Amino acid sequence: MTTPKTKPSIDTIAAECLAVRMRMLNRVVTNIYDDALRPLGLKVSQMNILVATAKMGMARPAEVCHRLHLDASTLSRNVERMKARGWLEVVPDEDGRAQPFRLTAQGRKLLQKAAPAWQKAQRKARAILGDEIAEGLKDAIGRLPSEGLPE
Amino acid sequence: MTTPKTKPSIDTIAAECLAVRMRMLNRVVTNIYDDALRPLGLKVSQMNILVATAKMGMARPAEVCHRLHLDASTLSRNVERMKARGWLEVVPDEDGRAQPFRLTAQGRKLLQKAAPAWQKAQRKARAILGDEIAEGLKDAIGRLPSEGLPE
DNA sequence: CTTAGGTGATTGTATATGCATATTTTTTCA
DNA sequence: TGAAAAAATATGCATATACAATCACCTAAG
Repeated sequence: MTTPKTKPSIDTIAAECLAVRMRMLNRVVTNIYDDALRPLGLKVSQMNILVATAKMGMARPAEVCHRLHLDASTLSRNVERMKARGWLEVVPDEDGRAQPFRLTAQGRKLLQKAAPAWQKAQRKARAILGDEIAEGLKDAIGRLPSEGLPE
Repeated sequence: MTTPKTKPSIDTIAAECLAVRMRMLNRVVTNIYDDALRPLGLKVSQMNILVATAKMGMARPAEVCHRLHLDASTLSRNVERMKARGWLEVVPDEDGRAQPFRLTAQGRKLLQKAAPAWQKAQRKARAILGDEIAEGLKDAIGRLPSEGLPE
């Protein structure tokens, strides 16, 4: 029923496209968090990396990318900006290729200061998404194919 | 229960942040569609605009922005690229400020050619998101606050 | 009519994102 | 050991996104 033999019409695409829905809600939700975090000079994309880093202690870029389903080049640039702001610092590693990083004291302080703003945004987002979707998204993330496997 | 008086801990943020979930799934889903559409030289962001334009016939930028919850400056730049590729064309309007646009014949043909690739991506996305979330996202979009209202 | 606002869209600037490619370092294996 | 393959990051390039400021045009107040 969702996979008819006939080529989908433009009307069908308009009515059912999941990318339209995801991307639209992503814009709305991202803007809610960005608005709340703006007084702190922080964007939600950056906060996400700070949180992941805090959880990991010592973060290897490749592992962060894997966890967040983020391209390595994207993370590289984001970390670059966050190092420049003094929120992250690289720590030396035996493997000369690695560039593991961790929170600075300043980065950790920023994250703690951002918690109330995050909570306000989280409430607004939950009001829009509802509890069911909020949980459903978590389940969907659990179903995500592991990185690096073909097709 | 979702709004305790105490400041949320980093662990709480990491475990519950809806922006993390939305943004992660948005990256995954966007990549699925972009991969499917790549042979056509089309990105899903652009296809979304083509579809909306096709549905509207004559599209006024402000109305497209309203429907897609997209910033006017974002749309302006996207339309610019799509005009350059010959997929959209501006039509004259009495009001000298307006810049309404519509599909070109080429744009419509591209959209039709893209339908099978869209369908493949749509199946993959639905396999990850599941039917419940797919419908839930539509409901959430229905709950979105109308543009321009404060708070 | 003339100007003060308002409306619709674009431009300047910054970040986020991903693909393709390059760079550096480590591993493997012949 | 010495070169090829693999791994971890970084760079070049293009697009997407949004806020702030601007530009162009219309409209209403006088």
